[in-house]
Amino acid sequence: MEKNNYLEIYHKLYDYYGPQAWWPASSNLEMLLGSILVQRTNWRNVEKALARLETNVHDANYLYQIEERELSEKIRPSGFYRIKAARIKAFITWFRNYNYDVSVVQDIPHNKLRSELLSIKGIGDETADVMLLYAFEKHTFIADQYAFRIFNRIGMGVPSTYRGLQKMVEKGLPNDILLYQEYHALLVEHAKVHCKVKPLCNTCPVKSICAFGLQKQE
DNA sequence: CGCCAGGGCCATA
DNA sequence: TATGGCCATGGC
Repeated sequence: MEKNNYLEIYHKLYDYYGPQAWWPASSNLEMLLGSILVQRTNWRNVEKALARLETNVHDANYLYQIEERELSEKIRPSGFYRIKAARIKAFITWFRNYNYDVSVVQDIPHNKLRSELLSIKGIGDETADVMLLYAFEKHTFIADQYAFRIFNRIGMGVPSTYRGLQKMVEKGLPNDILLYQEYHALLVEHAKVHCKVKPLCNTCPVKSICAFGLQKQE
């Protein structure tokens, strides 16, 4: 297993699943909204919530003006809807400082921007990194629960904390933002298709690098 | 019916 | 640092 490294795993996943072309959204604002709505929630429910907002998913001023209570009703299908409405409000209030202009936010240095995002109530490590990676074009590895699950099953020495795993993986990757974007998307896809809580190792396409999968082969 | 889904906050030890 | 309760809808 020493031969395993995070770049090699990336290529294994890419070779099988192909380019994912994430994030699924038709505007930066829709992407940013989605990153909050998807917290601990199936993407299918997020789509329902986004659909109920109609074209207003692209309208930051609408989100700033709407009553939080009304917003919560619109995003109800995504679950945790009262909390998420508050989080969207908090984010929009912050975004307003930059005139809702993604290109302006992109000019903020990575570390400073990450700190600003984390200071918003309801935006933690993962949501901040998703925003950084898919809207603000910063190189960052998203060490979500899927990454922990997949790497653990592969049999790698996985750090116990989010930041620990993030730094570990980033050490092995080239400075290529498209690769970072694809990697997260590929891990999600792999988790959904084969590396679920109840694993489907008998049909797993990357079982050649997965110790858990090999063990489960009868 | 129970399990699961692309977290984060808060209180607690 | 790390664990537990809480937030909630919807598909299977």
